[in-house]
Amino acid sequence: MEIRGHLDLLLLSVLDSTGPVHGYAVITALRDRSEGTFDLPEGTVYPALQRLERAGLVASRWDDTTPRRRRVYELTDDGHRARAAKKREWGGFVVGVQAIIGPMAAAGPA
Amino acid sequence: MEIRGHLDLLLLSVLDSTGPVHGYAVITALRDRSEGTFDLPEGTVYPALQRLERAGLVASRWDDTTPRRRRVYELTDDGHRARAAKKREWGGFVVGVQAIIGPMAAAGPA
DNA sequence: TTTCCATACCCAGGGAACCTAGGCATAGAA
DNA sequence: TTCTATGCCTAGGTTCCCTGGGTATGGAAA
Repeated sequence: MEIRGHLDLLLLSVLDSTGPVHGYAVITALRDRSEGTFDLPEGTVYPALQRLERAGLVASRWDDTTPRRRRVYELTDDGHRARAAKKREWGGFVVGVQAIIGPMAAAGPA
Repeated sequence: MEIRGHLDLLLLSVLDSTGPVHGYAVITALRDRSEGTFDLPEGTVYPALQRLERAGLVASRWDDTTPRRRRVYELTDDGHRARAAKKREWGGFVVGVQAIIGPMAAAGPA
């Protein structure tokens, strides 16, 4: 499933709802919550998290308390604000697309 | 407003609902129907229409009956099928995103 | 004990998409 | 006559996301 342009919102949303979490868990959360719709390769998610960190929306640190060494990410204050802003933007985007493509077909009767 | 990955669906939808139409009119239709949300530069739309034509989803011809020479686009049979498929895909995409980001805030009371 | 899978991190490079920033030309209004 | 809206186009850059690797450990299975 294509993500183009909305990956940041998804990542920020996961980090917002889970709190501090490592990258691999973000991938599984995305897959589980979307029931398989968003099964993203690591080569997508790790660089994206780094990009968000460079942008100051996310902060990371190593967690050495677990058996396996992990890098743990969490939202910064800017990240929280960016998530909220991108969510509103998403709402407008959906409205715009629906206006162009027309309503989705209703689910058929049982 | 970002379009990433969903431009084809928008273009195919406009062509589907208008029938044969020239590129500039596609741009204005997109802007008007979305109430300004999708105000796309020509440098986005013209190359995209060409790409759709190369993909066989759209056919074009010159229309010399109007005072100004125009290139008119319309959907092929494959284009109609692609539009329907992409619309279904869009539905799944929205469901997936909503599952991750949570419900949108309700509009406030009047 | 060895083998395999899931976990967990990373990077280089490629391809595609979209936009910027132009160029060219005509019709009609001011 | 000059300006704006219409109408077409392209080259090139940027950014994004993915492919296809590499490295390593923990735990289960054989």
